[in-house]
Amino acid sequence: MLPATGVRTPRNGSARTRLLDAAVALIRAKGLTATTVDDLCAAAGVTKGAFFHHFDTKERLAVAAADHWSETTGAVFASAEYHDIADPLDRVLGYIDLRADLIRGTPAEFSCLAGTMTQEAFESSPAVRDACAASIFGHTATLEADLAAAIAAHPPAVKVNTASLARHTQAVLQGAFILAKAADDPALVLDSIEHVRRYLQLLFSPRIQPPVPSRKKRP
Amino acid sequence: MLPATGVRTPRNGSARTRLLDAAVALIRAKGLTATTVDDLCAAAGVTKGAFFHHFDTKERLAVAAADHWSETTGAVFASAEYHDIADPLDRVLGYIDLRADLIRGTPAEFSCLAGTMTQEAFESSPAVRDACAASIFGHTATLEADLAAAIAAHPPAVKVNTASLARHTQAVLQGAFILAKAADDPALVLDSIEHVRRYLQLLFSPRIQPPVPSRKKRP
DNA sequence: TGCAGCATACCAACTAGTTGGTATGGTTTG
DNA sequence: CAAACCATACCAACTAGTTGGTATGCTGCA
Repeated sequence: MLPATGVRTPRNGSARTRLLDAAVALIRAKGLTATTVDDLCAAAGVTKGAFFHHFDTKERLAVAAADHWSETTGAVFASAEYHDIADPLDRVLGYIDLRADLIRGTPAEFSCLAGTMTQEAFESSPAVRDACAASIFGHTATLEADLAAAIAAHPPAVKVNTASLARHTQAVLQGAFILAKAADDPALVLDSIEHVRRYLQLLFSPRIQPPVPSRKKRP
Repeated sequence: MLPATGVRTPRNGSARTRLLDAAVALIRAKGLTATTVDDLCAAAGVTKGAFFHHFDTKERLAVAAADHWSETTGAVFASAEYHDIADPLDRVLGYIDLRADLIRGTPAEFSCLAGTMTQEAFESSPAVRDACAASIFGHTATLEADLAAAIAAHPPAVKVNTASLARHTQAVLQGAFILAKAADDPALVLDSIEHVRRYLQLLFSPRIQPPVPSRKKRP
């Protein structure tokens, strides 16, 4: 926990924050187990003493990194423009298009920390797994309101569960990240995003709408 | 390849095969880096001497495990009954239903070795990543013939790429595995399988779409 | 006799975590 | 007010245990 008073570190950018940022970058690239405490300290420019001052164990850092990830990514989506779109289905599609826009650089740069850590932690570390689950399902929850409104505004022919549909969009992204990593080709993510976008369109209406103009096909 | 003659089997199968089976089980549960050579030897009931007799390095074992995984899972799908279905779209849906049938037990038991290893290997070990890619995309290739035939037999309203669609089905599965691991709930995989099944139906059978209440506009 | 198929014993490097200590700035007390 | 006290933030060096990998020897065949 950070101190409640205005007391901050003498250095610019606290060691804690730098360690968390380093953790996000390294774990996304190498995985949790392969990322050593020494790696993290070197990347953050701190010593092991500082590391264990802020985090009792490496596992605690991983949990904190997942929470850090939830906060930083949550802020990105919370302030995104797609929320301003009038039609709820268009808002959902706007979210999908935003996800496509965010696919830039290498897989280590656009993939999901929580998804990556889940694979390694789900049997070995319940605390890390729960933090990853909170990150993933906390994000799906932010989609449910728009999806429910879309269902109300454009009733699908088949009954669909809002939460299940929200989770499916995340499953598609997580899986697409894996395929992109395997093929070393970010374009595979865009392919799957296009498929899930089409699914939503087919589900909610028989007409096929083109993507919003601002979206670029290839980076 | 296994030796053709003179195989002495102290227990079930040779040391090499037992190591590969142990690798599949342990890596799916804990990940590649967290699975130590000692872990593998203990699970397979062999010593380190046997391990390094069969595999020069741990990385070589990982590659061999990915190949082993491709062979064993490939055999399951190659001999599956859905190939006998007459209509190509029904064959594809039969494959989807088979994937749902295979979701039994814990995530470590039904998830994909290649998908799990890809996350850890894509930046640290090109050899392992390539073996994982061969496993994943080798499997998608087995779907393409049926998908192409389905496209021919039931032309979709929109143009879809066969390979891209095949990859998307795998992305959905890989991502659903992650969500199932995070929530510790195999049912989430079935949810996403249902969504991708519905996507295929909507994509290939736009005509059987029930009438939509208002603003019906067909392209 | 040779050799594949193992086992035992071992090691150098690395791992997470510990120890004792320093610098700094706020709070309490004489 | 200032000296004593104390909590936070950080550092360098260390350690106990683990890691992937090696060196060497045994054993049952062909």
